[in-house]
Amino acid sequence: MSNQPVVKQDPDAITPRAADYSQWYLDIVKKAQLAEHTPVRGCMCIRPHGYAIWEKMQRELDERFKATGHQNAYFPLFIPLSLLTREEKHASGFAKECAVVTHHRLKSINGKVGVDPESELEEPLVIRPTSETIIWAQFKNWIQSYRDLPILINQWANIVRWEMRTRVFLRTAEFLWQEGHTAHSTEKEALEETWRMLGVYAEFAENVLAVPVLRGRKTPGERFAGAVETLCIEGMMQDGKALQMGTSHYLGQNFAKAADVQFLNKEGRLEYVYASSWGVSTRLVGALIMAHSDDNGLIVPPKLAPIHAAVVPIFKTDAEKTRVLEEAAKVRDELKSKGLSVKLDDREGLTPGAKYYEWEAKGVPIRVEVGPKDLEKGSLCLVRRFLADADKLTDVERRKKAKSFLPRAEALASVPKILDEMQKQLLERARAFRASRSKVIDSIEDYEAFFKSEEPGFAWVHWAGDAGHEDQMARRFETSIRCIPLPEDVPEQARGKGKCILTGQPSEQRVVMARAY
RNA sequence: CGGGGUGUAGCUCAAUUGGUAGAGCGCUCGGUUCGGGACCGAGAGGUUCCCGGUUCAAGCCCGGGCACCCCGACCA
Repeated sequence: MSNQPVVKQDPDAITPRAADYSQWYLDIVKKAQLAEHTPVRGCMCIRPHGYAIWEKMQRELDERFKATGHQNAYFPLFIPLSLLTREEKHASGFAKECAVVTHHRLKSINGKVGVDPESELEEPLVIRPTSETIIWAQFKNWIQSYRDLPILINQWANIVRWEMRTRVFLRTAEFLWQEGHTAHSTEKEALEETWRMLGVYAEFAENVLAVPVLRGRKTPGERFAGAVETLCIEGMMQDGKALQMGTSHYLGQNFAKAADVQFLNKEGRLEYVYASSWGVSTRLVGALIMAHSDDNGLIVPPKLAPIHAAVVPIFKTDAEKTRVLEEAAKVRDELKSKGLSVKLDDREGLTPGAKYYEWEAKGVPIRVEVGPKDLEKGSLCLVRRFLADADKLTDVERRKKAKSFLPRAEALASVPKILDEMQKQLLERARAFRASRSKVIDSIEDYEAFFKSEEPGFAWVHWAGDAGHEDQMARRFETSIRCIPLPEDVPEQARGKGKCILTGQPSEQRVVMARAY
């Protein structure tokens, strides 16, 4: 965009500087052809490459949901206003960000087509900002006895939240997500479900996205509107900011009461149903971009890569072209037979170099170069998109090191191994980065210094404050409590009791504070 | 909603005091190229965001509207 700040591109920069991070992020989105702006306010168009990554995430998540007994279903986009407002806290929580449909017809007036004022709906329809209310209205029909429970439903859908400020993938007005909604006969079971799904998200984030996350609970002020307890996974991006990557809510009986959903328990008494809901969204694509990309573009963990390997043919003469393309097609087919997704880039009119840049920007994990020299020697050139020690290398060094000429058979056999390795290395690098940007802090002075420094991150601090104190911290430092982490996720040096960093009151455990998206 | 900024070719931007709307990139065609973003030549591409006003004459000045961007407020 013409009015965005111009960022000086340092050709030797490997990791982005915090100040330029926002621009860097947008550059990647553009270069990798993931998404673009639309004429619709705050909405994005997800381009095929970006969508393919989302589809991969969907597949991985769906497998996990099925394995934990969930079924997919679909509910309406429109929620009658009266239905949304039945749960008061829920309604007031979402009140400021609802898109509302009030008319159902257009009309030509003086040659211009506009809204027909006579078509006003009796009751406005809210475009779902989330589906608890409409789903529980439906659950009422499904539930009479404890034998009908549990109900474990997931929905893949789009939702709309009219945020005042939007950001591609991270906070768009309309976004795609998955929302799980479950109904249980006991509090214990609903709570177990809430924690189980948080675990599913955490496992997915680490093993598939290669982004390590902290599991924990939100403070009351950060809770989902209408929830009794909100659990979350928080990841760290390359600028040290936190990103909430998924939430799982224990809803108690709030929505069952609002929708009047009761069941007859084993003792023959009527009881309100206990509920959970949980979701992750296309924000995870944003997480992927911010966690792994470098200045050359996106890096996609192999498990999410729509294309595992791009085969680039190189030739001068027509004779070479024929032979090289023939070999390149064989290479493609042989890699495909290993269950990999492979793209043979036989586009005309582009030099190989131009193709290298493009596949690198799109984050394709492996590039296979096939040229006359390879035909002669019976070799192939493999190039890795990601090297474990890339952060320490210059661009030129990285390029050289990423390339390896191998005997043909060996090269083909090594591709799956390289993919596995890369998946692990990405997670390891992200873990190491998070560790290097996490600090145990015990004084406000140190806290301030940490967040004023060039390398801020997660501050592990003792906390005994209330919502007002959280507010103070937010105003003074632009930080918030990201979560109260699970004991298992607390590093050794951050364990034990202490005194609240702000109030000095006794504190049972440390929380994680950070700047956040 | 408050403060600031910007709307000109697909993209990034020029256009002197108000005086014939331009460049680079991209795109199309032809040729030479091809192991890290090729080169030469030719070509296509415009309601200067919209509406109104001032003027002999408006991309430029004035009024109104709309959109987008940045900062803040807001954000399970």
